Amino acid sequence: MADVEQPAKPISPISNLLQKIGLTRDDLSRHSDQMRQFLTTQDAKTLRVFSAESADAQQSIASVLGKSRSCSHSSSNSRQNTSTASQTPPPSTPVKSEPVEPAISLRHMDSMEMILERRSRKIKRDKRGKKDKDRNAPSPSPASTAFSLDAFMQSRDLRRVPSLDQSDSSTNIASLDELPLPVTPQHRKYYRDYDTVEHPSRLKRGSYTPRDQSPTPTRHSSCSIFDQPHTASVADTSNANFITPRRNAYYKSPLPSSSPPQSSPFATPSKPIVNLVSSPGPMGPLPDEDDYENLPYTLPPGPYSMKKPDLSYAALIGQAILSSPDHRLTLQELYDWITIVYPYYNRSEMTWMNSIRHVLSTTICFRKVPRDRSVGRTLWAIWDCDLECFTDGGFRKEFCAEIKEVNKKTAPKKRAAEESASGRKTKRQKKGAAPAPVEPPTSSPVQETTPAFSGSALPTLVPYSQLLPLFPPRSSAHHQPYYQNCVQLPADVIFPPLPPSSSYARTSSSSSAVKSSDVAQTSPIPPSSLPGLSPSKSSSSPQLSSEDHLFFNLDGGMSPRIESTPPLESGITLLDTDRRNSKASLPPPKTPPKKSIGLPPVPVSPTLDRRGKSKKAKPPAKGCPPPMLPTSTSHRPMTPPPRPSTPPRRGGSNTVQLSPIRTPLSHKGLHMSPSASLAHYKFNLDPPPSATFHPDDGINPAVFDTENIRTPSCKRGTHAHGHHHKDTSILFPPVTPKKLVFPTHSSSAESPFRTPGSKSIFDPHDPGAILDEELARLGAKGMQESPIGLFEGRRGLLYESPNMPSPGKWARWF
DNA sequence: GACTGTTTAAAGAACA
DNA sequence: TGTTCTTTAAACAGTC
Repeated sequence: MADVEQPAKPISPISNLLQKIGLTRDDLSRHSDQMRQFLTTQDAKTLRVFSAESADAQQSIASVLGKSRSCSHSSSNSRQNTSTASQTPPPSTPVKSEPVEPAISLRHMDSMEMILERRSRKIKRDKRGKKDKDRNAPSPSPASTAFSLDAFMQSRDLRRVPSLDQSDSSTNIASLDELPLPVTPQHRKYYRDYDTVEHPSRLKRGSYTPRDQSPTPTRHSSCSIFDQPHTASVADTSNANFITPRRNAYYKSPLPSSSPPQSSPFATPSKPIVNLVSSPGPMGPLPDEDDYENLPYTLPPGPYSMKKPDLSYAALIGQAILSSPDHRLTLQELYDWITIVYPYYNRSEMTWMNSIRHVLSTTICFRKVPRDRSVGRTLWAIWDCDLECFTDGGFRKEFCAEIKEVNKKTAPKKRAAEESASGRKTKRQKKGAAPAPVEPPTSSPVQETTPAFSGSALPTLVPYSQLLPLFPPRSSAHHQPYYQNCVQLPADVIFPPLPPSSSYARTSSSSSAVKSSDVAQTSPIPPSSLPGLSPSKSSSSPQLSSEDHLFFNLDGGMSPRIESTPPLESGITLLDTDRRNSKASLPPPKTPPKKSIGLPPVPVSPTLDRRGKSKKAKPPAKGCPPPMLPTSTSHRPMTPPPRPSTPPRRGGSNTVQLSPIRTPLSHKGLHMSPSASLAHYKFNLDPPPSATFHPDDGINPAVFDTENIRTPSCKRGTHAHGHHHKDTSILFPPVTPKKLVFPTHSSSAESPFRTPGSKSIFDPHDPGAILDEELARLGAKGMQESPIGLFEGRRGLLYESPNMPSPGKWARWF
């Protein structure tokens, strides 16, 4: 009979669950109500101690209600649920239409009992934690420890943990309870290594930014209740610190569990285990303010929302990188920054990291700055010329210098399209959100309210937290929440797009100016960047925006710590000029002036040396002037000189810059989409790279090739000269550059690779190189004909092959 | 073995 | 509906 009925009714998953659970709908509603109440009451408390408890509770609730909610499905979903859970008390209708998974049944969590138990456990845990804290140091700052990345992360995780745990909750939780302390010896793996390895300058991660957090988060936490969960969590973090269930997870387990864990807590028990192991540990010495400075990047103030940022990975990366004075960070640092600022991203998850890597390698704007291995991994940089791409804290490919050029060359038409496109993008993001964006004021620098970040800011960051309060967290289905955030503060508003001409020009000019001058040195502020931007934006955006959001200065610095933010008020005008001027002074406001001050352009930082120096080489990028690399930045001891600054673009419009650094694909493709080739074509329709290759461009194919070729490139890059070379090469007329190139390269002496005699290096390219040379010769003779023709031919090849036809060919050439 | 970096492929969302 | 872009997965190679 029952069977019959079931069929009749579509048996909703919920029903199933209920049946399994032995509950009726009524019960469910009742429970949900209770839960709600519970939560409600809790919220109040929660704010204080929201930490894990609330999270768990929420989750549990969520689990109960949503039960299956398909946690297993998408990690993101689960997360969101969790995060949102608090906010979104299950509607009276428990119903989750969602497909309940049978498996879920596992979760007997539903009963309030479970919840209560958890709660009690947590309470216990908290107590323990408190004790610990007491022991350590309650004070926030001291908490620094807490703040150490680890701690920070942990705390964050904790929040999340529950989600994971939930499933297994029982086990996990238990473990958690016990967690407390145990430390895992290894936890750090990751960080550690690189901590140690990396620059000394950068202190260890352990120390990580306690400050940041402390200041920001903590403060905010109190301040901003908004996000409660999130923020709270952050704040709590301090509290929670003690536990680091995840630590291990992050560091270690990431791989395996990564995705699953989140998504399905249940599913991967392994994770939980990890948690058990976890050890809070960390923490090395607490970082003091000094440490802050040491950090390679600045963190935006403010509570960080757990919500998924509305930003694309490229945008996130851009923010992170720009938050560093040098505008360059290592992958690890990127991860750190992202995980801190956008807690949504967990270290334990591999997916987003993979995506980050993917974006880095595929996106032109992200330039690779190779370093000595000994020194550390490569740095990922954003050159000044590409700052526009990150203006609003978002990411717009169109503004990528290379792309621009290409577009210009290719088709003015397209340009329009692009522009429109840009519009599109924005819309896209906003789309959901708010329409309103404001516009950009392009022109005038208005005031900048935004000041918030005064100075240096990056692109807008984290608006969320604050926003949240305003907006109900409810995220729509899955990720959308961020939209809201964004919406509210349209990036545009915050960072008004620079007027193409003006801003960009400014930037460049400024940058150049700056660069040369000292800007770079100045601390954080990277010269270039967006100073212009911010100002403008600010102008456009009323203070309001500023208030709410944190801004990043393109310069790279994040807004100055907390302080700055609020204070900035309108006063802050970020005019470029101002900034610059101020640069010296401005930034400082921030807190301790970092080393930036280091003005000495060449602060030789060992690190630098390490980095590139040795090899350095980097590359000069083609077009953009090396970004400013800032040179010295405080934290990172960058050595300006070494910076591989990119050779200034050839004249400007030149062709696409190829950054030696870039991956071949990216360069060629310019766009990096996986289907790069396709994408290129899409964009360009025509032959993508062609432009690059054209002699007209002045780019030497040879150079080009070399650049493409990674290895060689490095070397080249190494020498600053190399850059020059490029330039020169670039300058070179269409004629067969190659020859020129080689010589220019310099110096044989300098670049081993290049030495004519040795050309060995070329070998890789040999075939091509040889041909090139010959061609060059020919070209010399009748360059017009042959060279071009040849090039053409190449082009053809290139075009053909880029991806599609024969990669092989392509490869050959490069 | 872990992490990094590159590349490819595919799915989904947004936009014209 | 087609295009474009973003995101996610995965494989592979290189380095430590």
